[in-house]
Amino acid sequence: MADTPGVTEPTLEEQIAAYQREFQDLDPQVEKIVSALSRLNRRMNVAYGRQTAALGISNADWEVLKALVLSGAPYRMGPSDLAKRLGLTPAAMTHRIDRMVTEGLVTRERDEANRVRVIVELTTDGREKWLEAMRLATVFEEDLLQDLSADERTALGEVLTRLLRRVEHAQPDAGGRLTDLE
Amino acid sequence: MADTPGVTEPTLEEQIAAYQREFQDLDPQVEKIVSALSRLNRRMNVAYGRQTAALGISNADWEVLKALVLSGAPYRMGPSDLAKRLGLTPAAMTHRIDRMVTEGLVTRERDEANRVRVIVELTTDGREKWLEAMRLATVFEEDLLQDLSADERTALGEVLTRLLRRVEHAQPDAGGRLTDLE
DNA sequence: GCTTCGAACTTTAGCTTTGAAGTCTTCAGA
DNA sequence: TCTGAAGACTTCAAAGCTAAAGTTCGAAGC
Repeated sequence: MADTPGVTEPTLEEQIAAYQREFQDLDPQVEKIVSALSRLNRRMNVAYGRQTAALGISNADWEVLKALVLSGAPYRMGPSDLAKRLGLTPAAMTHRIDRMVTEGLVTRERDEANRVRVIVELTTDGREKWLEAMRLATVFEEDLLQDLSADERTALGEVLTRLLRRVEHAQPDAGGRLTDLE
Repeated sequence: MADTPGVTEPTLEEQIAAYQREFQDLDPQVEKIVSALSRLNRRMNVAYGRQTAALGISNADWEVLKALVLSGAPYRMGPSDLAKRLGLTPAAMTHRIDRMVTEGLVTRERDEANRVRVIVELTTDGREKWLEAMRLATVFEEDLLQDLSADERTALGEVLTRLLRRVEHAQPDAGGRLTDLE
């Protein structure tokens, strides 16, 4: 339904024209970058969602698998660490883990060394699902970037990380303006 | 909580190193672009959310206001058109409109010409909230891009729209590979 | 004119997430 | 040892979403 064929989304150009009509003080160059970033990200997430769904797991499951795998062997984390890593509340993490345990993607057990803690561990099946998802994702990503030369890819990566650093190392003040922290 | 100070998110470089450790067939250059895109978008959404919250409206409200304003005067749309435009189900739209009517951002009335239809119309207050949000957003966006020269901005906009066109005009096949439609 | 179909919206049930309250475990101090 | 406090997780209630069923209105066919 989010991708029903008949949906009439304006093109990027039409949207920017509408912005300029309704809001005079707009830099179309800036708006083009921001809108394209946002749309691109949305489309990519739809694509990832389709791929993980084909593997029988949800996008939510995929996020958890990713965090566990990237934590490195033996692929164990506590629920609160996972929650912080994914930007969820501990309560949501509890429910997600419930689901994933019944799906056989992870196991949950008490830490006998400190019985307040819980250990969530990736199962072999969970790890294989992640690898499978990664294979699909890399094919998609390579296709997405296929029209870009090696130089263009380098430049794009450099510019994006520069922007990222600017957002990560700065905090907007009350007016929304970014101010450097260091 | 999603932006608690003590959260230990790995840097982009650390994350890519972890990917390579766990998944050999990975092009770090591609991963860098994709990960940076995703992170950048997430950070920007957090920033927009903070700004709209400061105006007393939710991010969901903002999306609806945006769709109505961009539709042009007299700023009217039907619930199903709004739902399609935002990628929601009609049911979700019904509830959102309920909320926004009580907040005074829009009005809802039956179309007397065709009583099956409903007309959602932006109020003056709703339009002003959107303008205020746009002012904050443009300040943030200009600050975000301040380190980029005019040439760099042009190049970035061009590359992003090229990628966007590739995702929008192509559909992944069963294996996730993008194939051109025309 | 009556009936049936379809379109547009609303309602209902179920799921996921959040915020707040509750439970259990550990640790430090009396 | 006992008590209090803090930490880690779970439970509960409420909000927002989806899918599916229900309602209402309009239009086409008999």
